[in-house]
Amino acid sequence: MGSRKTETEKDAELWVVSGAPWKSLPPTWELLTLPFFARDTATVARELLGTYLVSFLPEGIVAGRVVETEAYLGESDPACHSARGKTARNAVMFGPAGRVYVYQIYGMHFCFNVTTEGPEVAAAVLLRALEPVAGVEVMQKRRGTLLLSKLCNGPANLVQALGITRALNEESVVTGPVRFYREQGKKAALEIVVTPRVGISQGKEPLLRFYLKGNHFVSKK
DNA sequence: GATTGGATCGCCT
DNA sequence: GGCGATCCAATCG
Repeated sequence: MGSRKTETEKDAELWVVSGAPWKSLPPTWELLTLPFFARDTATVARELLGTYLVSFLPEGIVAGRVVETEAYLGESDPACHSARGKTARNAVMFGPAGRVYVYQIYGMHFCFNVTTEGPEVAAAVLLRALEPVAGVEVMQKRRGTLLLSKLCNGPANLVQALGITRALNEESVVTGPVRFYREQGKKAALEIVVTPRVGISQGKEPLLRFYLKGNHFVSKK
């Protein structure tokens, strides 16, 4: 009777962890540097899966494992913000790889991208979902929910969980307060699902969304 | 100068 | 599954 649990309650029970922000990173984590980002955009999007996105802000180290990304290929890609030329908003994509591109969407949300390739290709990878790893308490406070599955399940949600703001636009992901890391020597092949991008509808959509198969934290199945 | 609609989210039915 | 919130870049005039 009254003991029957909702899906939300079961989810909360499933993912109880202790989540103080970290003071330092595991010694096995190595920073992703410019050569990683200065490559083919779809490759970068795919290879970012399984890495860790880390924010170093006053609240402490907060991190999530990348489980879902999308590639935006540049001026030849109608869905990419750079498709109709350089503007104040998209200017960072026309620069070097490894820079933060943050833009506001629907008047109230922000999305986080990292630029790829070189100045000759105005492309970027959108981060769509993370699996919470470090600083879960901070994420919960920023997001206003305790449910792990709702902390970083969507581009605007992960931005909020990591404390990313518009002020980070154009920052370097190598030297700035938001960076990517990977575990040294970890070469296990990840099972990756490839689909059309979310929220894009121009007809023949290329398969440029990547996520980890079966992962609980992706934004959409 | 005005209008339009978006790489979203969460609440409602 | 539908829809409103809420800003501003992009486009049109």
